[in-house]
Amino acid sequence: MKSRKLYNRIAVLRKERNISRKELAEIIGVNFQTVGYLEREEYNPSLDLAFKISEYFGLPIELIFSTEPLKPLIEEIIELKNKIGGQ
Amino acid sequence: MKSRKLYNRIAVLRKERNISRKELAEIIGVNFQTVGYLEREEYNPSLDLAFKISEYFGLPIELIFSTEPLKPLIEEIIELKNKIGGQ
DNA sequence: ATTTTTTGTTGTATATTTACAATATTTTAT
DNA sequence: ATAAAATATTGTAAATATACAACAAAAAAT
Repeated sequence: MKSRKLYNRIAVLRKERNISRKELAEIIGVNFQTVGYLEREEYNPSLDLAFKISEYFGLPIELIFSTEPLKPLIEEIIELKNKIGGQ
Repeated sequence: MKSRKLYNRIAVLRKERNISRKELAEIIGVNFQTVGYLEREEYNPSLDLAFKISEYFGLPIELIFSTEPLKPLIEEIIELKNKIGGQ
């Protein structure tokens, strides 16, 4: 099965926590270059690795990974604010 | 990275929809034997395949796949009923 | 009861993910 | 400005996921 390219927010989430790829890599138990590949979306993680990343960030997989290109978080926030504010 | 064994509810969910492995396989675009391997938990799906399965069932990945052995759905229901009923 | 469909099993081949190393480039700290 | 740390790039090797085939066993349908 030709795998679709998946998108992710690993780089941004990692930046927000102020940790390096090396540190994240150690936590989730992979080589630090593997984190690089994932952030550059050069390949998709295994489901197990996706779970580890999801566990570390404390976020559901769907919020980190997506089959659709991901909008910047700031835009998501604005959209949500508009939705709520409009009540 | 040695991948952890993951657990899933594909077989039960598929039974509930009354479709065969062959049919599910066609829908998600894999060989029907691959569905067999997944149901028997002989290997983990790729993240992309997990997304496809999640899309077909209309359920989040976390409800289908887990790093912990999964309880039968019926038990989950009982636990939820107890939680709510106890209010 | 027998045919058909579904599922399980085993084996081999290919594709994708991950590890690892070496070096270049960029960013950050001093 | 220079040193140190972080990231990018490239290539090779290993592990895991997927495809596919052939056949056995079990379940469902007739």
